[in-house]
Amino acid sequence: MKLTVATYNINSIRVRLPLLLRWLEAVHPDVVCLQETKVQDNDFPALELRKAGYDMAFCGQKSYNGVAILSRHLVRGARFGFDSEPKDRSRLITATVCGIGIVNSYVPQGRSPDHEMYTYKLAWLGRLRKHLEARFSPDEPLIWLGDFNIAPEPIDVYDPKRLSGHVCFNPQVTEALNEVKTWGLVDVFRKHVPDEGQYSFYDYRAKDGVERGTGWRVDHILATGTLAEKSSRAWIDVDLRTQEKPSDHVPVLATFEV
DNA sequence: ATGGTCGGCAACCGA
Repeated sequence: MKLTVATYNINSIRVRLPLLLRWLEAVHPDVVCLQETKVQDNDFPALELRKAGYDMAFCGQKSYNGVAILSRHLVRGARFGFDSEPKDRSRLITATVCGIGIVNSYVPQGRSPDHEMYTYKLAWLGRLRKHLEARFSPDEPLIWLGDFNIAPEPIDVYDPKRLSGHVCFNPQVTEALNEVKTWGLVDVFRKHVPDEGQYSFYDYRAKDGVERGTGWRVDHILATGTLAEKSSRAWIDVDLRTQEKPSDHVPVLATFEV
């Protein structure tokens, strides 16, 4: 069976529900992990998404953050956040779909290198590794995906010299990501697409960002080794940038033959 | 180095 999995920072599911529904209809992804839904659970558009054929798990809060897993197959055993405090329930969902572990995360951005949120970001990644260690084995099929707020390599940003030291692009944050990856995860997108200039995010504040190519690859799909071996394709759906009212992010997708 | 644009939500905060 072919399974298409996507991660998409939707930046308000309220504003972009019509766009999301059109995209689901057109692309038919099996599993979609959303970040920055920016709605409390009472306001999550569960009925509309169920009508579109998706089971789901979601956890939001007022104004900020908010994550969701949509799936054409049942979402089983969804858990929100870490076990330890602060749980960050609206940044992390752990569930199972078709016997595959799904970990959807909206990693803290970090604000600035001297801000406490940056320390929090680095610690958050350490906690995520513990989270994986406690629940899964690298021998099992697992996908970790989401908005990581990390561009791991120079080819993942438009100007590595200028951006070096940014909270989303520096050796420390790359190392923190590698500490999670060495548990047993492979970057499924990079496995299939070695090219530079493959970006999932353009800052709204950068004028004509898409035309000027001022992008970042901060949204990721990683998988444990045996599952990564079964991945057949990965891509960034740049078409969503040309739609009306696009998010500052676009979806990253991968297909698995499971 | 700074500022730029969005979304949420009603003044600025976060990205």
